[in-house]
Amino acid sequence: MTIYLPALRRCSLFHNMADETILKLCQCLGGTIRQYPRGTILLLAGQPVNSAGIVLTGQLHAEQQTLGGEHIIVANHTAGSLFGDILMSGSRLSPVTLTATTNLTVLYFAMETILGDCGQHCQCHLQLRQNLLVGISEKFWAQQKKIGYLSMPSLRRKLLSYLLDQRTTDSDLDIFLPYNREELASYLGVNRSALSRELGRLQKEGILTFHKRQITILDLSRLLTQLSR
Amino acid sequence: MTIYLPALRRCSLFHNMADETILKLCQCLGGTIRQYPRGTILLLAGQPVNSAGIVLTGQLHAEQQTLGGEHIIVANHTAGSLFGDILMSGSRLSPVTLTATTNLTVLYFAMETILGDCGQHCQCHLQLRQNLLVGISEKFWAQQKKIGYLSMPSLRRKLLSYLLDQRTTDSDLDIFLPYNREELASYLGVNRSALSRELGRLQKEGILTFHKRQITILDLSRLLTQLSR
DNA sequence: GAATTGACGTTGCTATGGCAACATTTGGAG
DNA sequence: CTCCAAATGTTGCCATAGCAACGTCAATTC
Repeated sequence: MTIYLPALRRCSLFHNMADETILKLCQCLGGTIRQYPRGTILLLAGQPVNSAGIVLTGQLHAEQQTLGGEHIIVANHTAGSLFGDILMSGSRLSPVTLTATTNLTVLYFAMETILGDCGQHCQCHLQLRQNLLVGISEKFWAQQKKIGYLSMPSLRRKLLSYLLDQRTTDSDLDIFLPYNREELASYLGVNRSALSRELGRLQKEGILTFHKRQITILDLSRLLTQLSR
Repeated sequence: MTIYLPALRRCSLFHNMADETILKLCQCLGGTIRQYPRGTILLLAGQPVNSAGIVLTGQLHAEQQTLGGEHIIVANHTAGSLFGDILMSGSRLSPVTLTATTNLTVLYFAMETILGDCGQHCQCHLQLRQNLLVGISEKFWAQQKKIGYLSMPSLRRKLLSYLLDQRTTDSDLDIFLPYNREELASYLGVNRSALSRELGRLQKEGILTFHKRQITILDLSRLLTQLSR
């Protein structure tokens, strides 16, 4: 288990915990490790879920099938990601299919052991549950932000409000996008070429400059004006 | 406390629990009741949160201020609603402002008492935490659905995919909307009159009929075609 | 170095849908 | 019943943005 510490340290569940605590908890929770070759389906949409998993090595994604038959990727999990925590809907049937996009190692915990008493009254168990809740809350508010962008009435506003949120601080003017154009367009629910066009316009107007994924805001006050009117 | 049982029974936290269990838990968790006149701000965005609340009587809403300065309503809570459960983001600062839209009675629980051991190893405490998680998950997937609608490329598809989800069963063809036109348009992120126009077109094409909030699907297969192409 | 591929920018065409302004309906209030 | 206000339907105008098609650039392969 010690080999996987780097991944475990990154997991939201173990946020702010000492290495020994993490290892002790893994034991206490009775986690089981599984490995899957690339392409394996870990869980099919519509199946019940009773455990959460932490990605130790590799990558997986959660995708949902729309009524139209397309697949939308709800989440992408890399080393340290917790998944399955919010798959327990009321009926306990998963809305998404989980697929390994690379060879994959996963550590599973039964949800009940996280939520239940371990009988030892350990402080760390409380912390664990708080971390669980904080982690889920963050997923929720990340989604809420996305809804904010999607609800904007124009492409320009979608883009600008997204860019503002991507700054690391309020005074930061440089942004490095985590997506390429295609992915960004898809995230914002707009057409790729229309997105490129809008970026070009913003540059021509002197509001920002960009090169590939690197974007620099030139005129923050004018940018903000665009959003409020 | 017994007066409030009807509201408590409806709360996701106490789903599938007997009345005595609910009352016992309320005591065990050390809940405190507060009352507020209409218009009171219960929590200002940016403030830390350490407790969750259940609406006993009245109504409140959570609203978020956008960068542009507008307010968007994130949630609306009526009797039995649990709120504050997902306000614990990483920094523990609330992204939303909570305001009483009517006179209001609320039962608060410290989050720690829900997550921590009560020292009695009661089975109901485990159930409580599971209910908490299920409740939050449901909020997440409700949001996910909204994202699905907003991501659709046309007003028609936004509307139709929403309508399909509103059916109570897969074979049900009658829908009673929970929103008026204005609210529905806002929810779907489109213009009200454009929404009305699209509804009119769908009716003219014989795909559905409607009268106010009552909508009836006439040609389900053709409706589905519209979504897939 | 030629060729291939993938990411990104550019542009003309056109449908979609936002907007505004007005018409119609409905459900109370008096 | 009459009047009023709120909700909803209707329509013309036009900007926005989707779409397709193509051009450019850089990296990689052979």
